[in-house]
Order: sequence, then C-alpha cells, then structure tokens
Amino acid sequence: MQYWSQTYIPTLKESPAEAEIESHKLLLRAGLVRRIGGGLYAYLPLGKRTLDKVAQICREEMNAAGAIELLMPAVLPADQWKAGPRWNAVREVMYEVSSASAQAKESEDGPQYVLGPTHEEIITPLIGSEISSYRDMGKTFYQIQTKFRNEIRPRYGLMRAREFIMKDGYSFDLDDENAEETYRRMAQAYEKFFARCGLNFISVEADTGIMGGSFSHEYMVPAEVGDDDVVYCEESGYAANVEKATSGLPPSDFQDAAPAAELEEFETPGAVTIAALAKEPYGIQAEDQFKTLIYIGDGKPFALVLRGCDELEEAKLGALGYELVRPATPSEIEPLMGARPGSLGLVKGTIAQRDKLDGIYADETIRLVGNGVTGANKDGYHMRNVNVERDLDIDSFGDFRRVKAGEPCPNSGKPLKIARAIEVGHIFKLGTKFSENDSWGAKYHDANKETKPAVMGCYGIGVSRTLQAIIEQSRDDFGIVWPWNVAPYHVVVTVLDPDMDEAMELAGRIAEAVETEGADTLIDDRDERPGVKFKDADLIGIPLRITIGGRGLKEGIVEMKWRDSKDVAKIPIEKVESVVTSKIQNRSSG
RNA sequence: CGGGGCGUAGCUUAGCCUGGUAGAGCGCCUGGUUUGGGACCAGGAGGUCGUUGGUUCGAAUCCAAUCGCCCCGACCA
Repeated sequence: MQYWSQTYIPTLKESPAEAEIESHKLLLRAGLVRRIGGGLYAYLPLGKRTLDKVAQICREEMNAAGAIELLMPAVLPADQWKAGPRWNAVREVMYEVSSASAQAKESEDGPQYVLGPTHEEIITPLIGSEISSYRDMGKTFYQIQTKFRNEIRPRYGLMRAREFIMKDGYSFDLDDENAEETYRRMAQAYEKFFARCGLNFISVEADTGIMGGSFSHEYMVPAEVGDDDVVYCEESGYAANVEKATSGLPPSDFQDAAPAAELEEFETPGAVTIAALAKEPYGIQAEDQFKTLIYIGDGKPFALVLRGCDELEEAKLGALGYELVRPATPSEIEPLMGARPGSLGLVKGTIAQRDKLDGIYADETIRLVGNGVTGANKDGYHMRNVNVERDLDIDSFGDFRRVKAGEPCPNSGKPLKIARAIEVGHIFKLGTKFSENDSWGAKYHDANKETKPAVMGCYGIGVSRTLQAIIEQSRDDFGIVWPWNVAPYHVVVTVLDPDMDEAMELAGRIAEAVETEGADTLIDDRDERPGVKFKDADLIGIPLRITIGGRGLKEGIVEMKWRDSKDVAKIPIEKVESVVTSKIQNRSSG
C-alpha cells in the first residue's frame, strides 16, 4: 500500500500547451510523464508503475509462449550494422555515439557506435555463434529495452518518441514450417497480451517494409489519432494496412479496354495536372488519364504509370527490390523524359532516353483505361486515344495503387472501409534474410551434417506506445479510466478526514485486506478538500474508489465506486473488507 | 527537409498591431475562516518577456539572425 502524501503525483488542472491529443494531455495532467526534450520523456512514479505493469504482462505472455528473456546492450558497435543488409536504409534514423577521443577517427570512417533502433543485426550473429546444432533450433529470445530512433518528427507524447520502450523478440527455427508455427504461437501471445491490456485491437496484414521477410501482421488499436490507415471488411474479416491492402479492383477476369481510335497529339498549354485536364476545355475525367511518375531506386531512374484517379502507395514500391527509393527531381526528369513533370507519358517512342530507365512499371488497373490521355513528353502537349497494350512501353504490371474506401473487398466484394489506427505491435516472418549471411549469419548443422540458415522471425511490441494507446482508448471527460490489469493502483481509499484516527485506521485495514487479494492500494491521506481528492482520483483513473468520510462513519458505512460507473454503493463498515475483496476477485478474474 | 503557428512566473495566458520598462487566473508559501465534486479572505515569494544582434533617448512590443516547441506535409523497422 502506498500513502498519497508519501509518493509524488503532480496532477495538473490545465493541459500544458505541448500536448495536442487527449492521451498526451492526460499523461501530463495525471502526473505520469514530463517532457525532457523533443520526443524524450521522464516517467514519474505513477507512469513508471503503469509502464511496469504493461511490461510485466508482456513478459508473462512471452514466457507463456515459450520465449526466453535476455538483454542486449543499447549501445552497439557500428561495424556490426555496417556488415548487415540495411545499414544504408536504416542509418538516417540511427543515433550515432562517439567518445570524445574517437571523434577524429570517426569523421572519416563513420561512427564507432550507434544507439540500437532494433536488434536483428546483433542477435543474429550472437545466436549464430552460440548455436550450431539443429538440436538447439526452435528458440525465441526477447528483451524489453529502451530503443532509439531519430524520428523525423516526434509527436503525440509517447506515441512517437525518439526514445521508447520496446519488447523485441527473435525466433530461430529449422525450416519454414517450424518458423510459421512459431509465428502463429507469437501471434496468439500478442492477442492475449493486448487483450489483457484491456485494448480493442485488430491484427492486419502489413507491409514488411525495410525489415523484409515473407509476410507480417500488425496489431492496431483503432483511434482517430493513429498514424496508420487500416483497410478492412466486416463481411469477410479482411484487414490490412493501407500500405499493403489490395482491393477487388480490377476484377480478376477483366480484359484490356479495346483500342478504338487513332493515337494523336494535342496542345495543352499550361495544363500540367490531372485536375487541369479534367476541367474544360479538355474535360478528360481523371479515370481516363494516365499518371506518370519518375522515381529513383538506388540511383537508377524508373517509371510508374497509374490511372489519373489513383494515388501511388509508395510502400508497394518495396516489391521492386530497391534498397532506397525516392521521387526524382524535376531536373533529373527533364533530360530523361524530354519534358517537365506534368507533360510526362510512357507512349512508345516518345521517351527521350528510354534506355536510361531501369524499368517501367504499371499498376494493373490502368488496363481499365481505354483511349486514355497521357503526356507527350513535350511541354504543353498531351496524347489522346492512348491504349495500354498498343501504345504504352511497359515492362511489367503490379499493384502500386493505394486502396480507397468503398472499393470492393478482395474476398467478399463488399465495400471496404478505412479507419485510423495506432500500430502497437508488428510481427514478421523474416525467413533467412539475416541468417544466411556467410560471415555473421545464424546457421546450423542438420542431422545430415548439412549447413543451413535458421529461418527467423521477429516480433515487436511498442510497450510505451501501448501505454498511451490504452489511455487514448480508455478515458472520459474526467480523466483516465484504467483497465484493471494495467492500473498503477487498483484501489484508492479516499480518506476525507485524514485527521480522524478512526478513518485512517479503517483505511489501513481495508488496504491490507485488498492487498492480500493482490490489488495495489493508494490511500489518499492528503489534507485536501474532498472535491480535490475526487477530481484527482478520477483524473488518475484508479478503477475502484473507497471513500471514508466522517459523515459515513457516523452512519457506519463507507462508499464504494467504480471509476467506469456512476453508481455509488454504501457498505456497512463491518462488512467492507469482505465485500471489497469479493468485488476485486470478480473484477480481476473477469 | 518544405509550409504554418507559438516562445511572457511551475501551468494557462493578457499586454505586442499603435515602443515609455509587465498584469491576471491556477499552483506555491504564511495566517485565518472553511470542509462530500478542483473553497473563501488577507498577506507573500516567484519573470534577464527563449537567445543574440540591430533600430531608438527608450524594446516584451519594431527589424534580423539563431535556438526551442507545436501543427500540416514528406518520412516512419
């Protein structure tokens, strides 16, 4: 048990200006965290307690799923990253660490150390050097640790911070089959973990991004303030991150629209946007236009074509196999194509330097366009009656467009919905991307003495982000409404007259009884007015409040109120210990 | 990195446009009256007005630079 006067819970009546969203305001107002710098937070005692609760539940579920906890350093040798497959891609989000004496050397060779943003590059050679027999395969290791990522724009408090707490796990299996079994087991552990945190969440198909690997799922908490868009269908259960989502457009049996008219060039002075061509005097619907985009992949330009009405989903460019991809600049585009952006097209024979293009990729849905319009690679000119097979110079087709709400679900055909969500977990089946490396990978000898790479998976949970996601989802006008399992204290005994020995003794007895049930108790013994105590108890969101007041004592009762209910129960003092403990048993088991 | 906004006491902010040397509420300290949903009275402490430079007799106020924070975008393992 803890006396309020002995701990430190600095609640605020007003929200500091730094906070924009409700969960961030409540983190500050309830005295859980304070900002130290941009994207950097100190956990005050109440925040630390809650963070520990979330981490402990995570630990329990990982252990229950057979994972083994370890702890790796946060300061990592840069050489180990440089030897890995994604140094260049990941470097810009990494903090570099240098000692004063090493700085001169580092300026030439890059940093000597980095702060760990994740640990594949560390655990793979670690386990690789430890394990060499197939008998030792089938292990999953995890740690709960501070991670560092130089977010371009930290925001929303703990939601996207430069330093955050993460549970990262890594599995090493004999083969694909075993790896997929591990993946399923971790997925189940994730479901249990988020459920125990009291979260409403969904798992969605996700893009593997820079991590690579064969497939992945994200755990998403629906919330307006989320950073991700989730595409879903209630009918079929289909759910995917918009980066990954596909729709039933185009239909699987569709055919190219038939060419019907002669290709011709026409003047379009000043019209350099899809919208401009859609207006008079041209009146060409966006659906009937081709959108041509030039990107640079690992230094090599390539072209993309989509329907004018569609947006490129950049994450889908990952399928093209480049390590670093960025949009080309106008000065790169003009000599290549022969025109500035706005007049670009991919009609055969019109591209100034076709041989410089590393590839021309088309979204499948452009096949729906017949007699379309595209740029002529000549400023101020477009071409009409453009047809896909006949006229466009395409190397391959793929899925590059971003799905829009209302499009048919790929499984059920019903309209897809889109919702904002917070990503709180992400699991990947990695395959052998890391383990197969000859010099530092993780390989084992099988029963036939053959050397094989371990089939890996990796599993992340944003522990500190989960904490804030819980608040975002579990609050009301008065403050946080903690789910039982993650509440910093389960019960607050609000003593309205702490000067009365009788009241304080009763509070102590109740707290002792409650703690034997495993419930953490906070006794509000402060010399404050009742209103202040009630407001603070609501703000910090303790699930159960027992109020002891002089008035009630005269009647021989105390009051019991759940944070998520308006009802106040009056309980005779002689029964209070048994009543409260039985209520707690119900709540903590349910 | 591009666009926008904001930096005045621990927190929320007024004052800035139209220059004359800083005010309020909350919080904090002292005393008193209060005591079941953020009390009241009296007194008090606390601010190099983000920083630096410039204009001016005089700068929180005007100008410039810089730093920091917030929002939108880009980015996001």
